[in-house]
Amino acid sequence: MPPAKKKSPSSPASPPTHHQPQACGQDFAKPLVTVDVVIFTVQAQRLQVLLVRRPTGEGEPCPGMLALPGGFVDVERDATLLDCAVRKLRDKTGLHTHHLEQLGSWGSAGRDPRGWSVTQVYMALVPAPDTASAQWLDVDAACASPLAFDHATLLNAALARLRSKVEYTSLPAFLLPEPFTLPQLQQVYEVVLGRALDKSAFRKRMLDSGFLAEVGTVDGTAPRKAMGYRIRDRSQATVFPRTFRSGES
Amino acid sequence: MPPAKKKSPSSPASPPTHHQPQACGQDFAKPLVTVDVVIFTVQAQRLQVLLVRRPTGEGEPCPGMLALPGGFVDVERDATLLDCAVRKLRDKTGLHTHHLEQLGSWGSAGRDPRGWSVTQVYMALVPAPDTASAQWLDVDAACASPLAFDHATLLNAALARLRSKVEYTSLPAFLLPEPFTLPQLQQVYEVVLGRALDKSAFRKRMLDSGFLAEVGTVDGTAPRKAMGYRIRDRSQATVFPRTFRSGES
DNA sequence: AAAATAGTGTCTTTGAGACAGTATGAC
DNA sequence: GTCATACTGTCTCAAAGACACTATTTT
Repeated sequence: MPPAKKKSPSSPASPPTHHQPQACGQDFAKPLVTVDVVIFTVQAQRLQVLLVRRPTGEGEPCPGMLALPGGFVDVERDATLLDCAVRKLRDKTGLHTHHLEQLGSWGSAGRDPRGWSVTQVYMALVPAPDTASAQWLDVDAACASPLAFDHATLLNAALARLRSKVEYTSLPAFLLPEPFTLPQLQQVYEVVLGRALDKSAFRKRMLDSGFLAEVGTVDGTAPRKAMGYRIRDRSQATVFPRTFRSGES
Repeated sequence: MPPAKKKSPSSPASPPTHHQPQACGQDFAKPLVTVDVVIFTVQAQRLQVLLVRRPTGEGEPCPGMLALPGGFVDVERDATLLDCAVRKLRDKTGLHTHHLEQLGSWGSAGRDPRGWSVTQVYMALVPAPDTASAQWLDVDAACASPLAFDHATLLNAALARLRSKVEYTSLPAFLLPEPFTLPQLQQVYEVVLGRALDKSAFRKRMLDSGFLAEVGTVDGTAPRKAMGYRIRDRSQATVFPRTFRSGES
């Protein structure tokens, strides 16, 4: 390593040799580690995101502002990052995990006034809750509001990821309670994408890819009965061979 | 720490009110935060990855084992996680960043014997270095070797991401020094994918997508001269409308 | 029967795969 | 010239888009 610059912690480096098991276990400063979850649902034909209000106690950063649900990793309780995300999701929604994927991490010296911090961001898709809670905001409204920390950046990243994946995966199915009909599923796709899709092409794609299982004619969001479907394998989304609107030309 | 369970540090929570600016700035234990970089190149028709040997000092975890280059985030030097990854890349290869993307983060109580740790993994693609360094290993060899910590998992994740993206993006172009010819580019695709591609379809895809700029006939890995190309926009990879071998059937 | 939506069929277009064929330059 | 490789063309195929059509259920 270069002479001038000191031997700062390199490679998963050793704490300086005179290691003393102290509070933090390392001699140099550690960043704060948090997990934030971007929880999406579709309700009333709108893509919505769950936000919470920051506490207003003294010393609290961004008091009273809207923020993504999340918080510090608890090294006592959380065995893994994913466990931590599942816990946050459960605490905030009471829902079980329909789809939870890691988005990425954001870390810098300035994003939290309390110090160098890094947050691991997860994206969750859940069906619309029965009780319309005031915590859900239309994504447009959420993006237009001032959010705590760099949560606007995180939300935008999640939105970009969701919209991108909706073009070529079965992800939106996780936004619906089962069983659902193909017209309902198409509507969810259209809400997320913000544009209309061709019915025939949509049905062909969904049925040919075989990720749906028939579950008997059900329901009626319409004058006519329709076939109900459930997701054959909830553990992962299906990837389609092409994106929608391949050549926008 | 909280009594029985609840109300542990919630949302980017406040440190308990009696906050005293101490070594760690928080009253509860913080995880270790590291950055690891999976650096790929193609050399001698092989996909290779850069690995380093863990130091053998006393108290060092996994002494002498092969590991991904990386290390602790230095809150004094690194303004952001990306800066930290760029620094690791520069220190290990001396190369500038041809392509550097975040893969994800892995965090758990057990992955590092020194305590709860979370690593942010980046994937870098660089052209083959002039001097064949001993640090480069064929990925097959690397996957077959025992690696430090959970680095085998991280390497496999990076490989999966790379192979997946190669199916539908221009990523492999970042593995070549400019200018390169289409046959050379095709060879890189084939090395990463591990299968042959049709020449005609390959050329159509590359040229139609328009991410290459002609730079004059050059070179000769072959008896005949070929057109040289450079990447028009190095800031991002181009996404193709379909994957290779769409229906493997 | 009318209305409204579920679901199907048929034609076109895009872009990939297969594969044969032509062009160019070293020897 | 021959040889090896760069490059092009033509046919087929898979899946998406456009859009008209039939089917089913409530009123």
